[in-house]
Amino acid sequence: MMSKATQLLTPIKVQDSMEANKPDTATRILDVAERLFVEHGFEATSLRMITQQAEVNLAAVNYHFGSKDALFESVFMRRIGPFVAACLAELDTLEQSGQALTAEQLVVSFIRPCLALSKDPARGGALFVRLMSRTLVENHRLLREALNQQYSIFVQRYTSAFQRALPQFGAEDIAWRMHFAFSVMFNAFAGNDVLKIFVRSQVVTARDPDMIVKHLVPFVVAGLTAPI
Amino acid sequence: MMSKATQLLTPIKVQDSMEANKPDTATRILDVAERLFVEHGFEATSLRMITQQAEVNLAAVNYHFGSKDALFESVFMRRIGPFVAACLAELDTLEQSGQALTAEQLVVSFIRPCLALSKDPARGGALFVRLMSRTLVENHRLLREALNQQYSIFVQRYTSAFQRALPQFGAEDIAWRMHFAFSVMFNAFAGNDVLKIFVRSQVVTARDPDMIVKHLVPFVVAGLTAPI
DNA sequence: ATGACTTTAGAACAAGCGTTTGAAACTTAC
DNA sequence: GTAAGTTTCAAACGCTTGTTCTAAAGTCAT
Repeated sequence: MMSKATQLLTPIKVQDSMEANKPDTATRILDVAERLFVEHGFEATSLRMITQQAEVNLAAVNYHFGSKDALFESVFMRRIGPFVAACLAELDTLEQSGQALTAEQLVVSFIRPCLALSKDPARGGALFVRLMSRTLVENHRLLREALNQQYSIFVQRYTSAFQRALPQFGAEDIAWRMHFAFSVMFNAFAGNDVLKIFVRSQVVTARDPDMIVKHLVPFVVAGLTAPI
Repeated sequence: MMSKATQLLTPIKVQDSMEANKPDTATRILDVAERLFVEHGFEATSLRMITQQAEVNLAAVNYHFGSKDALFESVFMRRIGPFVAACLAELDTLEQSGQALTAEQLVVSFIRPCLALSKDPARGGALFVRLMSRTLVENHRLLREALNQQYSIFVQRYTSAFQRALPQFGAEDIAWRMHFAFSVMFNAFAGNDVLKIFVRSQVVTARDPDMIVKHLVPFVVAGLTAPI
């Protein structure tokens, strides 16, 4: 048994044979778990649902990942790293130009990776954004600590970038506006519309990612740059 | 046994005696369940957790509400009615003045009931907004249908009000902007900050409702009124 | 005080949960 | 081909879940 420890260190395991067109067991579990966790949440998703749909044995989850909690962590970590890296790469490119950045450029640097994610089924499509929004609300303690340690750089980079882009605002105002901005951006891509609780929203059901961006950018930029 | 049906028709049961300062069994269950559903989510909250903390017998939930699902519905319905009514009352007052409404007035008409809720522990405090945001993400099918039937008027009223306040935009643009606006307002009051996944956010942890409003209104109004 | 009704109580139920086990099947290297 | 290592499998484990049952206790008008 080599998996429980090493799997976490090499989470992005490529499909190493073409003899069957199915991905290997661990990947199949990750894919199904990702979808079911998004659909029903962590607690409401049983290992039996996952293993059945993934067509693997029930014990395979504990063999490959150690526990249901560890499986969730693996599901999440498989996506978060590349996503954060993509955002930071956008920031790098912008800052290398040497020119002063606008709020709109910063907004787009976050939205572009979201958009790429939404359009690429191989990277989980829109699932990961929805998984993040569920995770945010479900408040997995263990996951939070891991993310705090690994990815706080994400917020730091954006914070200082926004402080330079909006020098007229103090640090506290910037924090509030980023809070609002990322909140609306994330929920837009996750498809979380409060109004859809009350009526069948035509906005959210027809979810062309490009349409989201088209309407989202002006809204967020205006909110960020509005005089106090 | 009179409760399963009639309880739903008279959900706001006042404490009818002062001989003990405890509310009656059904109310005590509702209060504890509301808090635990918000804290841990529906699936992760067991009836035993609820009944233990409410200091009632385990069977009391099924006796008074029929099932765990029905309990959730009761918890939600106890709050949603008064909240929607408060928003619509604000709209009524505004529209009775006869003058043309601004986007800011409409935003405030929604925020004011949120604020009142947040400040009144007797009405569940900030719990209900957080419950809504969890419900939104957890997607209770039964609840959705009930809300669709009863409270679609809420969205209709706000939609037509915004169309009059922002006549320069088409219906589709209005829908998108309302989607974004209510999304950010709700998540602000629910304390859902994406960034807090990555770092301990000072914005969200210090949650003075008045501070939320002070920063929220300019952001949302600017987003709503921004040229396309 | 009696009888009808409502509410509480403890115990039990079947079903589902995450996890573990130990043996079988498969893969890989020599 | 054999041995070592890896992965799959069916079965079972102990435990918790929502729900139900029946009897006891409490309430209240007559």
